[in-house]
Amino acid sequence: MFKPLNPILHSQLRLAVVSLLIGLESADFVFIKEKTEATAGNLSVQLDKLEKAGYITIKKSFKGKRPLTTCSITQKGVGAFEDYVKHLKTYINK
Amino acid sequence: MFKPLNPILHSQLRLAVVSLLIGLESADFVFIKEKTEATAGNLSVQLDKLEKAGYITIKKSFKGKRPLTTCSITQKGVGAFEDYVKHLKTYINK
DNA sequence: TTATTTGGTTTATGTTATAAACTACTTTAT
DNA sequence: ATAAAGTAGTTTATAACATAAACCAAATAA
Repeated sequence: MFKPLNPILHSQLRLAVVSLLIGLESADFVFIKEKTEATAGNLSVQLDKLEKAGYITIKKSFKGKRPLTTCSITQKGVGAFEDYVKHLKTYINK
Repeated sequence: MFKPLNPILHSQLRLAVVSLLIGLESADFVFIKEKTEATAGNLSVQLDKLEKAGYITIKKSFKGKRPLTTCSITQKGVGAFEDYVKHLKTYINK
C-alpha cells in the first residue's frame, strides 16, 4: 500500500536539486543555490550526498579565476527520481 | 519555484497516516499500524505529533477490556494535506 | 593595503525518525 | 492458581538529518 520512499530523495532540498537538474544539461552551484533558495552550507552538504548516492556528478573547474562547481544528474538519478515520484503517488492519490 | 513543504507532513509515516485517514471516518491504532507497516513506537510518536499539530484527533477508549486508540483527521489536517500535495507538485512535475 | 565579495567547505547544534525497552493489562496453557 | 504468551500501546536512547554559523582561499574594489 505505502511503498517505502527513497530517503535520499525524501529531503526537501535534495528533491528540489534533482527536480531542477532533470531536463537540464547541467547547473552550477550558484544557480542551484538561487533557484532552491538554499543556504550555501546546506547545499554543499546535500550535493555531496547526492553525489555519493551516484545521483549526480560534480565537476570542479574555474570560470576565469573563480572556482566553479557544475552538477549534472546521472541516469541513476533520473531513475531514482522517477521511482520516487511513482511511490509518492501511493501516498497522495488518496 | 519550489514552495516550502510542510515539515509535519514531510515525513513518510505521518504522510501515510494522514493519507490513510482521508476518506475514512476513523481508524484505530492497530489498523493504522498494519496498513502503514510502522512499528508501534514510531506510530505512537508520530500520531502524537499529528495531534499536537491539530491534524488529527485521538480518542482513547476500551474495546471490551482492551485499550482502543481511535484517530480521525480534522478539517485542518485535510487542508494541510491538500496544500502539501499542491506544493509537492512544484517538485515532481519536472 | 585593507575591506568586501565570491564561491564554496567544515563544524556545531538542534530536530527527526526509529528501534528497543518498558508498562499495564488480558488471555491461554498447565 | 500461576506462569507464559499476547495485546495495546508509551517512553527512552540513539543514530541520521537539516541547518546556520563559522570558516577558508582567492579575487576585486575602495
